[in-house]
Amino acid sequence: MTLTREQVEDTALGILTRFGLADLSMRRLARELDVQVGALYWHVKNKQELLVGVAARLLRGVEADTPTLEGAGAREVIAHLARGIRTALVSVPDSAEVVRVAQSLQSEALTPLNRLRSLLEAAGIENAAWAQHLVMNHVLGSIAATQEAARLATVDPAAATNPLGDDAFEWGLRVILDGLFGKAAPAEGLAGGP
Amino acid sequence: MTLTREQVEDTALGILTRFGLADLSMRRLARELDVQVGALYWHVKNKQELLVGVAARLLRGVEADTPTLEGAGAREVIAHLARGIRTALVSVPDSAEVVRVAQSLQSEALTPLNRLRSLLEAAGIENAAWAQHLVMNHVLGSIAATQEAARLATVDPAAATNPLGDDAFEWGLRVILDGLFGKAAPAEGLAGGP
DNA sequence: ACCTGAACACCGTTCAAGT
DNA sequence: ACCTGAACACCGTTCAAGT
Repeated sequence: MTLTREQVEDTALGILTRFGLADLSMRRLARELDVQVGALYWHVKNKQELLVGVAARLLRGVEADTPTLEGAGAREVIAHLARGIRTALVSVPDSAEVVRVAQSLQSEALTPLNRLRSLLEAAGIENAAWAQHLVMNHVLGSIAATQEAARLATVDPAAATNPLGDDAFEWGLRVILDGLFGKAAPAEGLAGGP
Repeated sequence: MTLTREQVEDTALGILTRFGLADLSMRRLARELDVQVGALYWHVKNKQELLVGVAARLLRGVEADTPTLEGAGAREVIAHLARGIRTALVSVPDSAEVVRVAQSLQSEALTPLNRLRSLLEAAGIENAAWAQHLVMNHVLGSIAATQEAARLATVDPAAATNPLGDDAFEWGLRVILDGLFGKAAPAEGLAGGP
């Protein structure tokens, strides 16, 4: 029963999920797999390539959850996809950073991000690549902020700052989509009225 | 002539500017200052605290460039500040990441970011803290993308992807401000008409 | 083909001991 | 008060040699 790349990536994702990116070292990974460090480099070119694989795994299944959404407008489909990406990432520590690394390393490897761009293109946005980055900067940035707040709460539960969680994400998404598609009324309430 | 914290931070900023964050290690810093590594820990608690200082230095002088802007609307002043922050960072490699670390470590330490929030508040934005993050995620995200593109161009000049530089930043800023303040017409052109 | 053993060139942080 | 010397517990990557 020899080591496979799938095992390596799965175990890496496991360490990330349980302990965060600081603990996801090649040596720790080797220990968890009961092999020597060098063995990993037969299955993976280097750590960065491994992280691209982990990012792809994190986002696996996001597309499946985003069918045609019959009857919904382009704006709704895009918002749905953005929420799907956030949901896939928010429970895994440092996942936003991992996706950012993967995105900058090979921008075409993450399928949900490509789908986001095509949706924006299909919606008539003149510069879909820029819009894709605009949306992703918000998604990843707000995930990182949420997780950072959670981390601080673990260290010092007394310092309960304003949440900066789900509501902040929805609000920002609304602002961006308003800017892209135009809006009926200025955003006053938090997220959606009664 | 003993070592000072200012010297330490200045030299750290120098290494960052010339070689990037990967080369900004405590040991490298000590070598450049002709001291032992341990000496640094007399002037600085740890590397994270040092990075907060470096981030503050990076953003020093941004406020000075943002006076009252008499006669301009709130939207213009906010856009001007966002551009000022970008200009201060875009020429220093990995500066966006350094600012992100500092921001998450002690969110009140970077004065231009506080000023951004007050401006948004004064402009009548109901949730200025969320808006501050929304704008900063765009500013820092687009800086990182610009620098990443530049880095790839250095490695492989043939792979000249679409710029993703100044124009993308201005376009995204416009979309966000449109979403926040409302807009006259949908964003069609790239950035500003004839 | 796949893995071990061992090395190379690094990290951040601490701390007794010196001046 | 400020710094050295030296250690502790790590890193990512490479590569001859084994099976």
